[in-house]
Amino acid sequence: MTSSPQTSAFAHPGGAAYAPKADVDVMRCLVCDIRNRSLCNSMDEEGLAALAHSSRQLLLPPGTTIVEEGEPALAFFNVTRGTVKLFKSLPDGRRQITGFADAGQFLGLSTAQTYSFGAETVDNVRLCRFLRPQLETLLSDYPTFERRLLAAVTDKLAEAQEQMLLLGRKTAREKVATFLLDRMKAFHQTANRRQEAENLASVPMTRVDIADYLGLTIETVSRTISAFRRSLLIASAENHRIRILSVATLLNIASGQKAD
Amino acid sequence: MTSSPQTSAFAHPGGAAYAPKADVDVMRCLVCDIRNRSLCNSMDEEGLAALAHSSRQLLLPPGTTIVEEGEPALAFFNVTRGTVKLFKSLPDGRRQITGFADAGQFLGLSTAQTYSFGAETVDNVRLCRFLRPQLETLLSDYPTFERRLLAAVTDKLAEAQEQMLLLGRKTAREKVATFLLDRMKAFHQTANRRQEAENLASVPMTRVDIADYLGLTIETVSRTISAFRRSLLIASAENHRIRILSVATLLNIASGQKAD
DNA sequence: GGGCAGACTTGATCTAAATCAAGGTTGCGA
DNA sequence: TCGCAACCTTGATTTAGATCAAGTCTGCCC
Repeated sequence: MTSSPQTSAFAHPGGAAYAPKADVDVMRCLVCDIRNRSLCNSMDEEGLAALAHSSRQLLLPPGTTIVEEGEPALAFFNVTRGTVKLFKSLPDGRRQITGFADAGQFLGLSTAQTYSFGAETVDNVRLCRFLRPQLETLLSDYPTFERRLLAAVTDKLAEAQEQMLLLGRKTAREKVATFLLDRMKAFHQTANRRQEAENLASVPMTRVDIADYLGLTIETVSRTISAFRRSLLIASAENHRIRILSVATLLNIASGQKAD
Repeated sequence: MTSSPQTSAFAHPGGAAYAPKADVDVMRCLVCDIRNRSLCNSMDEEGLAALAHSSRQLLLPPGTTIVEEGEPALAFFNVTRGTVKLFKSLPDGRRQITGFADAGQFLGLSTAQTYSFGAETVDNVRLCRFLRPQLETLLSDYPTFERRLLAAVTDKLAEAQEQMLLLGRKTAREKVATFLLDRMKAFHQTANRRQEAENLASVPMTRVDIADYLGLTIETVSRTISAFRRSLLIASAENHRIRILSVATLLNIASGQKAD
């Protein structure tokens, strides 16, 4: 159910995971390759310098804890590469993954003193960390940034509602079809060259993670994916990817149509 | 599954549901009895006048459609009395209620052109309606209001994550226990006299609504509530209320402890 | 105050997905 | 290149909750 032998994002404040030189760092946001797919696209040049100044860049290996359920909510993060999983747990270990944050997505927003969720890297992740006071200064100094964040949180809420529909009312088959299409969309938005992403879904997470995301067991996820493969709706591809052979059929299944 | 023979919140723009006199309306927000439990507590006197000017008050009977899935997102609402249900549906009619908005809660925020969810009154509801351009003006003119809205949406997102944990990983028993405790908390926050709300949960919605909220069937909800009643964990009370006889036990059940 | 519609409860049976139980695959480190 | 650990797949069986099927309760309109 869990697997983090790694360090936390806070473990070594001066450690090697951090970008080493502050002066190089002033340019970081200006030259960031995924800037325009993130919150940061609300910033002008001056704002980008302020962003770079307010944040530190972290490079984290798979299985690293970024945020721990119940710990003080000290920071806000922007994912710039890789995939992060967000989750909540019950005392006996049952876990629900509430979302995956791919490059361009933020995480760690909280109005409470402590985080109500955990976050852990799925693969190799690069992210920008903003400490809370610094984030608050940014919000006050750059109204367009605050407005953009409001829009981003509103979008996350709509996504969460969609996921509630999935968890509460969809069948295993419908859940897995929805997941694969969502991962295709995520890869499409994240991939540098659009061409190569065509009909490919990026699935860097394990079956355990997928099951905990969809409210299923790993066996049911595995069986359902196998069934889709047998029906030639999908095929395996390299690098933890899945090729969607029939988007239309999968869309029908995902939206609850009988069709298959 | 559905039940709205009533008018929509947009049906009669000049109709009787609206507060009749504009000059009385200038004071509306200033004298609002639940102001301090809502977004509006971020406003000074001048701001409250602007709020009153930017919004219209609506009084709606049970079963009225406030927002329709897929319709243009023209307005934002603040509930000031009663309970509203928010939901998403699948083409075949399966429905997931994503939340109940009680007095003091907002609804209708959307970055898309259309609403991705529906909203309908559960009982007699009073709400303030802000058209989109007016809301945007308010956000720009009153930074504290915008900051407060950001905090409110962030809280809604945390709530949604909690509900995903419930939908994906809790048993029927745990779901119903969680629901009853949440309704007790909601009533406690909404009730005028705190005393009378002690250990009472307000449950104005039908079994169908509860089932669609918890990802269960009405039969399972009914059986589970009956079982709690038989175990003397709860008892019926007047006015669609339920008295919680053992908060501690229900808390244990809700959080996944074996205890009962 | 009788009847009826909508909401709720309870019981019997069924089934989708969970659980239990073996293997099979893959990739990495010695 | 061998061995092992983590991950994944497939099959058999069980079960929590769904579905099917009657009732019962409540309040409201005539």
